[in-house]
Amino acid sequence: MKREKIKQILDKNSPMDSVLVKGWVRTKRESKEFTFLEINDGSCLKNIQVVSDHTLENYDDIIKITTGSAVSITGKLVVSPGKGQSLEIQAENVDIVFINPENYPLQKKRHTDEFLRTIAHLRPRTNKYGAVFRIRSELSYAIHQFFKNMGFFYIHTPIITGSDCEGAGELFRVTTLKNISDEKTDFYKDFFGKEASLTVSGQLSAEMYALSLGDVYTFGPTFRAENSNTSRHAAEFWMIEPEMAFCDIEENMGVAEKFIQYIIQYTIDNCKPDLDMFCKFVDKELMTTLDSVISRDFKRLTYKEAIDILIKSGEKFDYGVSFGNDLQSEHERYLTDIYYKGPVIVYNYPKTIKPFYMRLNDDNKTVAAMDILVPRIGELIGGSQREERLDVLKSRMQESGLNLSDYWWYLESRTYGSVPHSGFGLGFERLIMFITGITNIRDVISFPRTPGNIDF
RNA sequence: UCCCCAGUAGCUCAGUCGGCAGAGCAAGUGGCUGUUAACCACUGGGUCCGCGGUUCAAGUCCGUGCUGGGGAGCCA
Repeated sequence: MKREKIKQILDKNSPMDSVLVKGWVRTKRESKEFTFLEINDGSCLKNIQVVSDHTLENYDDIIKITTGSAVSITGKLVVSPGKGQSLEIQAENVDIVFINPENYPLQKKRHTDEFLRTIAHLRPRTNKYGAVFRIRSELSYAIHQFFKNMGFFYIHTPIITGSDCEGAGELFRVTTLKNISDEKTDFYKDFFGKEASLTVSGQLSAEMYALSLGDVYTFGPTFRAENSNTSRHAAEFWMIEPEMAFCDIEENMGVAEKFIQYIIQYTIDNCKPDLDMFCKFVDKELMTTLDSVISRDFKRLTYKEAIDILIKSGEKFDYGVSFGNDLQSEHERYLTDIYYKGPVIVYNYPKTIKPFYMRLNDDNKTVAAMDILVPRIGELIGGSQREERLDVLKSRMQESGLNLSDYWWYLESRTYGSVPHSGFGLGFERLIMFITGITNIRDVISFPRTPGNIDF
């Protein structure tokens, strides 16, 4: 007999003469005459109830089944006479695949996220984490679908890179050398013949492909060796980076906005049961927040306008507000959570606080940068129109103290066939946090890597 | 890296003024019931995070380290 996934059985919602289900026991309720098992196979949030009568030949073994044990069940799928479920399986055969010992850490009760983080290898067996990682998978698919529909091409950019300092943070060094001193290492002896590290962004590579295939995107792991200890930062995370030729900052903001709205709509349409769980148990305001994102245009304002709003707000901020300083977390939160109560796009930042590749505006003071800020999370997207003018780019790099010869290939893209182009980076985990209401990035990635934490 | 808070049974936590180590849940045993985080009774279960100090006496006070959480910075 062919095994059925519980999701398929519940989706069909009609009795069957015989079914085969395999999964893990979430809970058991026993009596003298029969025993109820709730089976979960990971295919969906819901369990299926299995009723085993005491007449089954191995009933003595069935009553010894523990939480988390694995079973293979055949029986009739019937309309349930009890309340709480429409269908249940009347077991004809309960094959015990694995009996869990009684010290199984996951109990039939709520555990804290902090405790579950210490057993990251077992936490996907819980309702909440099962739901997170099913949604994470669906979102990945939705992202490819969005770009495919828009005519983008999916580019795989290198994980190991020799481009130092892309302006995005500290790098993890990649080496095969046994002994490395901090300063004067002979990198010419190393595997690549020069210093190498894990990528902090695929952007520079993606730009090269945008300038040939038109519209492209990357979706892959990214590494930052920052000693960040916050609920929003991980040393290894996944980033989505679209890059578009013949595209200015306005169109860039438009794509980013459409992207976020598409993904949220997709989640609502395709992940309802899992999403409902987050609305009910994680964030009661979640649906309201998500609705506010898909039902109206994102508020767009320049950095200057944002500063003016903050100054006029009369709020007492810990950090002063003035043109030329970057927006602090408390400022972003004021704009998204209090002033606009929704996503905000801030653009045209002072050039002094943004990296070299962002296009210099005519005022010579600001660059065509844009950040999308969302409630609770803060910065979800950072992007810009790229500097396509060779001379301006060179002088910006010099101002930043970069060695131009290291970027010879990047500069050649502005020597040959250079056109206006734009792109942005979106933190996948932050997107999942935003959509699920989960407040710690460590809980939306399978095995989180943070400073001092590389277990699992 | 900086600031704040916490660490007591498998889990969540209480522990008063420094004076015998506690509860709920989980687990084990028995009972009961078409049960729904089932229910009822009984039983077992402790390096009070580590190290050092003060004291007749430290889970409790002091110092220090480690781990976790919240916030900040860096950013996505």
